[in-house]
Amino acid sequence: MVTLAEVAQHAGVSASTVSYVLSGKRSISTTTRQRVEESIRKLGYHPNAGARALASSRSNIIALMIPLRTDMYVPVMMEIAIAVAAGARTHGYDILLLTGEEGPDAVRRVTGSGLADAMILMDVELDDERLPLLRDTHQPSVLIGLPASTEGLTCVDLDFRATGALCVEHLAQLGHRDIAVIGEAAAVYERHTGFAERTLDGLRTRARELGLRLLHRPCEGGYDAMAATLARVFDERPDTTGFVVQNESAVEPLLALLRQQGRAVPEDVSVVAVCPEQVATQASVRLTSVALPAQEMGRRAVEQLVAKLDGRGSDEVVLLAPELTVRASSGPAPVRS
Amino acid sequence: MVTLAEVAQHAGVSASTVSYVLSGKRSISTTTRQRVEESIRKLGYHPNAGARALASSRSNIIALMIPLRTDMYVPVMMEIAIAVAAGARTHGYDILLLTGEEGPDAVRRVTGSGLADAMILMDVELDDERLPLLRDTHQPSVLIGLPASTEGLTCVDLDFRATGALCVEHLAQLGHRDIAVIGEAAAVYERHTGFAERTLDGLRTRARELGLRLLHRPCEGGYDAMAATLARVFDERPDTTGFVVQNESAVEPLLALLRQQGRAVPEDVSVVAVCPEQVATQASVRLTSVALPAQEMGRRAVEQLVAKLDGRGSDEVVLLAPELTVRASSGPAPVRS
DNA sequence: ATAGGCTGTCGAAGCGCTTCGACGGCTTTG
DNA sequence: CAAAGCCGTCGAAGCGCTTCGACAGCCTAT
Repeated sequence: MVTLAEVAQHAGVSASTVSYVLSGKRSISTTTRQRVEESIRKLGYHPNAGARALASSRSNIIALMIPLRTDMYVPVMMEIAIAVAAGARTHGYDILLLTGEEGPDAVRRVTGSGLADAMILMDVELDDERLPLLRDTHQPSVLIGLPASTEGLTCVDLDFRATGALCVEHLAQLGHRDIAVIGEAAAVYERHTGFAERTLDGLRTRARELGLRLLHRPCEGGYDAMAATLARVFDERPDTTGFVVQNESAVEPLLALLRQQGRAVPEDVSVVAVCPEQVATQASVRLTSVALPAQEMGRRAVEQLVAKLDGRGSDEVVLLAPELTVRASSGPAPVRS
Repeated sequence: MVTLAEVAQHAGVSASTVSYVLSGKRSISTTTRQRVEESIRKLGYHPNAGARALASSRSNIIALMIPLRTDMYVPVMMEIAIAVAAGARTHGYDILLLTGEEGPDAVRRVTGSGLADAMILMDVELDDERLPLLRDTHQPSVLIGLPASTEGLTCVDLDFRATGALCVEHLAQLGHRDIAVIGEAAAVYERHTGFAERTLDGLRTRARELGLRLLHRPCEGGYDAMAATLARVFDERPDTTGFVVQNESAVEPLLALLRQQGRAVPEDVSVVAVCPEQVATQASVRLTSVALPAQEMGRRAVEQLVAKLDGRGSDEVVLLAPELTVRASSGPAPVRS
């Protein structure tokens, strides 16, 4: 293992000079710098991460806590995680992957040990038990998702309330009066995951304002669950012509079932989904949808965090504006017979 | 930040004693141990990761390199990653998340800086450019996936060759003679990803042995691509009655298209998939499938790696035996008219 | 009774880096 | 032309931990 001292010797300078070449914290003459850089390259030197962390009390690592649960759409999580990792690298940080399993203890461990300089938390619940810890320890952190109180916290999320409103508006404009919402699995609501509740709130509020009738049903996803849910929906509201689907694993089953029942999309029934672009474009009917900007969220989270670590930036809630893309699954409401 | 020295003082012992209590590397009297543990708890002490890494030259971190690409089924990757993270924690390791983006440089960086003690590589290509580095640096590592040469490497993977064979056997037993294979996206083959080629090899070899006709077609997934592929298949081989699908995002489109064409599953056509259990059980037809044991693979990879780090264990290729579960999508071949 | 071997504890030496203060040599300024 | 400043470099201290050798006290075997 090559050390700083060896590089210094090879370049004929002192260790501190090499360190300053590396960090740029003091000016170094061009000739010296070049000589040092040359030596670094020749010897294949890589600074030891542990020593660096010890001396500088900064690890250049960001901890990312991902949910362990799989009752939510996993690809989105993955996409965020990858965006976070890639974004972090561009700022010189690495990502430490923590699963939700350890819960609040992970926060304590990471904070206490100086393993990471900061954290990003995904899948935040409205009243998340990790939040008090973050507030108390003043651990720099960013949440992806919105808890009940954002006091003293930095959050990044899609504006799900606006998303809900947008979906309703779109269907209302097309003349739909009875709308069914196929929600996430019941467990997601019980856990008080913010995004699910906020979407629902947006949907309901806007529906009320526009005088639409809205029926919300949680759904586990998969064919059997969707079939049962759909039956209940048409049972309760036979005039339903608009669907808003939030659970990605219910999208395809819904389309198949509607087809099977002889209800054409979008002639008889319109479907609007909240899902990643890929799902919307690869479904059996190209879906009118509000995209989940996973990459954008990951990127923004890192940016906020890095700003914080650099002393810039502040506690702030970043809500990304939803964008609805009209595709083939929504159209004018059928004329009532 | 509480330090070892403070704990030592609080407990009335020397720093080294505290250290030995923590590591268990020397025997400590029960009374002393308890006193120290008490102090640790009272002061809320967490060992500093950097200092520990520096002094011991072990970081207790395992680097996990995940693919950046999204042309493969992401949930499987995620599941493996989570299993790796959880498994690592039970052995006292944390996971550093690296994206494939950096390529071989990431290996150099991590090895050189002592950031991680070992690596796990996912999505290994047959002739992966990271492999020479791993071999040369003697970086303890485990691959998830199988490269062309496993010389001096430890690998964990599903036995895809056996998987292919198993699918063919199942269909053969049911009397199918003409089998179409819906493969991964063409890019996956071009990249020479081992699992895709090995599955295909298993399929072909066994088909030849059993005297079946096999037609292989890559497929991007999604409805349009699948429709095109399916048309070509029936065009070339009108008597096709058995399908093996390896691309998860082609499964549902295939089922929908078959239905649409009036071909009943499993009465007219049988479908066998290679996919996660969840996909198989949630599809519109419960799928006969060979499961991708993501969790098992993640767990085994960590176990192999930890064994290596502990000086036990050796270079070894662990191939998990495939298991075919018969569900509703496969049945006896229709009688030829 | 004594040599030898355990057991439990301590002190000190680093691990490889960052960073602070110091300092020699130059350039600028009144 | 002296005082004042800046630039580039160095030496040394120290970050918090692990680990090695030392050693005091005690137990066992001769």
